[in-house]
Amino acid sequence: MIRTRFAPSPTGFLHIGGARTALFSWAFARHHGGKFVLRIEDTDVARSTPEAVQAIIDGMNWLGLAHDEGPFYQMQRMDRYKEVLQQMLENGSAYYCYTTPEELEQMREDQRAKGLKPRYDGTWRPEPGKTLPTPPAGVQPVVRFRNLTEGTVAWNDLVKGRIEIANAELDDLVIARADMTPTYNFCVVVDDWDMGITHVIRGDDHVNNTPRQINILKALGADVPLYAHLSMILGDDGQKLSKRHGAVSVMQYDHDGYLPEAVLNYLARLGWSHGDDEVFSMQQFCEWFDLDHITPSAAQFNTEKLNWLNAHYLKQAEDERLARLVQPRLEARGVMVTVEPSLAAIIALYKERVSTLNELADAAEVFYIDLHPAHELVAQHVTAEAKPALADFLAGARTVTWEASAISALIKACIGKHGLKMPKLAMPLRVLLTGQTQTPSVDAVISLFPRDLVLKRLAAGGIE
RNA sequence: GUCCCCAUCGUCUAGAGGCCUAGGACACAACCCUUUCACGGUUGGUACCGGGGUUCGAAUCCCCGUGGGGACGCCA
Repeated sequence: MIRTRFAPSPTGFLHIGGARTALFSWAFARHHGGKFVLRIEDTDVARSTPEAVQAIIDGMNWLGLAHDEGPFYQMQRMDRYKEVLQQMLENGSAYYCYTTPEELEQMREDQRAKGLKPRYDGTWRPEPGKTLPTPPAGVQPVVRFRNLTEGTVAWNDLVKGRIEIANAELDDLVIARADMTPTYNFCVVVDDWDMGITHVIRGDDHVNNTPRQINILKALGADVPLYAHLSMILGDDGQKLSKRHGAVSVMQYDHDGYLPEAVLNYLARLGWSHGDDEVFSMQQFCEWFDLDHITPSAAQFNTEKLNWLNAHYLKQAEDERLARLVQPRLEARGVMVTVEPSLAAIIALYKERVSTLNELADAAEVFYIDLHPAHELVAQHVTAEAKPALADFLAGARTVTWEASAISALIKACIGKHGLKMPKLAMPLRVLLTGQTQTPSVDAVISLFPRDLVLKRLAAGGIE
């Protein structure tokens, strides 16, 4: 049974990189009929918040990435960590270290100055025949893992291929702080072990933790899972995404008018491919997804392509569903949506030409507000030449059958009578009725309005 | 500084020695459609980081450069 996990630390929102990691872990479990576990890594008490936990869950819900087990909270597993810690202390794979943070800081500084890799010097590490220093009074020790000093740790990374690191590169990492709370690398190991995780799919930034985790796993006699390290997602400008640079919550995409299926499809294609396929459902994705076709190199986020995908999914979406998504956006702007004109009907006409829900809201808004077309536009299009034709149109509009084809016939009759070209009448109608010069075909737009509103807006424009 | 990773059009990518005078998608340009603007359709331009090998043959394998990124915490 394949078991994957998504293990965010609740120190902020779920951003696009985390979302992709979650998506791939989820899809991999789905593909193999396995389980997808959600684990909250909240051992950094100072930075973890319940709000962040909720934000992450909200993000995953919006995307529809449902977990099969969890959420498990590491803070609730302290007893288990302490139990394992005790075993390691007893069997000699871990030891107490009395070096203070200040001494460590000094040590690192000296090593850096000499051009060496900063690392713990092993003062308190027990060795056969070695006499350990006397523990200083008043110093609470930390617990360190007694790492291997010779040989290499290697694993066959499912994305990057074989990675091999000399044990000499690894120092004895702290696995429990002075207050005996366990640290990240230790909790992860115990959790992955206890939770039976078979495939660890995570960000590239964890590659360096992997050899340490493998060594601890081995010291524990646990099975080592398979690892797949996903490369990072860069911002639109090629820069690294961070809180202060471009990284935004996936919920921001909701706010900006993107459909979750568009974001999901976009993310799926970022770093993974299936031949020339670009547009596919999550069901299709889960059928196709495997770890074979993941790119090892970093990918730059491209909003243009996301926009294109979103436009595509907008066209596919049901009008009623889109209306339900657009209505609150209009209401948030203080626009009251009424039964007439029908929001779903407006959306049906406009969804072909926009790329976000917010643009759909922009288009729909003019149907509901108290419209005041810009004076320049009115002056430009409602010309002396057009006015007689507009007056005829207004007269005809009182009785014409209220449907696009009849309205179209009326418009044609008006321009025919006055010897005008289509735009000469269509443009002022657009301006007077929507305040815009770019709309779908004018007859279709007019048929969306209740007749009274058209008469009213034309009259307000001085047409009589 | 040390260790690790990465490198095909502007961007996402196909490509696992001959099918590649390098394919698709976004973006871009032109044309068509449309008596508005979009949508849609057609066409087009643009890429294998550099240098050495290996091989009959390399975008694909190896080495060295170069460039980019990551990690070196009692953070996760």
